[in-house]
Amino acid sequence: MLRLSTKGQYGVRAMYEIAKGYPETPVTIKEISEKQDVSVAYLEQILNKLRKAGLIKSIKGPGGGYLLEKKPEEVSIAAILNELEGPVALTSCLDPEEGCVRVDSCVTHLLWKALGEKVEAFLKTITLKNLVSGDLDKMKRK
Amino acid sequence: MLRLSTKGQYGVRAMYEIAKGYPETPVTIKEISEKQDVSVAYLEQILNKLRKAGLIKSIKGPGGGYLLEKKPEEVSIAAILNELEGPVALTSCLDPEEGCVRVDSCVTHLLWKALGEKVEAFLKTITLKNLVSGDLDKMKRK
DNA sequence: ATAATACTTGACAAAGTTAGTAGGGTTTTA
DNA sequence: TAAAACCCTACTAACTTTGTCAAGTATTAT
Repeated sequence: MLRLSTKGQYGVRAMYEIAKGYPETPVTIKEISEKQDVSVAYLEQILNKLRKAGLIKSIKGPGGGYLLEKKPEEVSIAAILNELEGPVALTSCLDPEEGCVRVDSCVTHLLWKALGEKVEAFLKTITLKNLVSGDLDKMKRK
Repeated sequence: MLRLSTKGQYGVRAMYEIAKGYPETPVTIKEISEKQDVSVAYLEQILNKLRKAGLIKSIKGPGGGYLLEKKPEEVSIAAILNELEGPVALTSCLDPEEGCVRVDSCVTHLLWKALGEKVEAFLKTITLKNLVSGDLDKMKRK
């Protein structure tokens, strides 16, 4: 249950590669494609979304590529996934765009809401810096 | 992102109805169907799985219905969802049945694993008793 | 200038999953 | 013995995911 889409997974891995080039070395789509084994065409879609969201910027022409728009420690996994998969909404009634019909009659409403918030909170504490520096103790402690 | 299937949602709500009949009042599929607004045929599939998993038992014939097999405080949400949706496996490489090809080369492996474990741990702390008694503080504290 | 590099965009399709319906059982008990 | 209630399998329509493809536009090294 609760499978993450490949778009989200690839997106995080792509951001990891771009973060390795921080602060000044542009990383090309081709490099990301080879290192993370994802097709160039698919990555284009993913990076496009992340660029529009202001997480990365791109430099065109020879020698160009992608760069982080912020510091690695300021880019959380939550931010990346939010752009690629939308907000955590375990049920459709928690989706901001849909809304709940049963609302308070629904005993489980609070449960799913609480779980979603926990997930989001956790993902906010993990940043690209943690990933790049291999600082993974955080995940065990929290 | 991270949408729960309706099977999982309905399953929890059905178990909630059955839990209300604990310890001795059988709850029929029809009652659950009406109270939770889910078709009888769909509920049959769901309850069948839960019965085979030993979470509930059924009594046939007139006056029959479903009963909890254990005490409400011994049935966690995690147990219900595990039967209906399989284990929490945010990525296919964490799925027990598939396995990971990249394993240690995958920087994000640990991340998804940690998140999955957090989700599972949380869902294990919430039981049907919490749901029935409206004891939801737990969700805020933890 | 211009060719090479690299990003940008939108349409589309194959594959898989989900969410349910349908229709036929069997078992139990009043 | 009939009604109530559970049991089981198959199927399918809709949706989502996971990509591919083709045709751009922008930039810069030479």
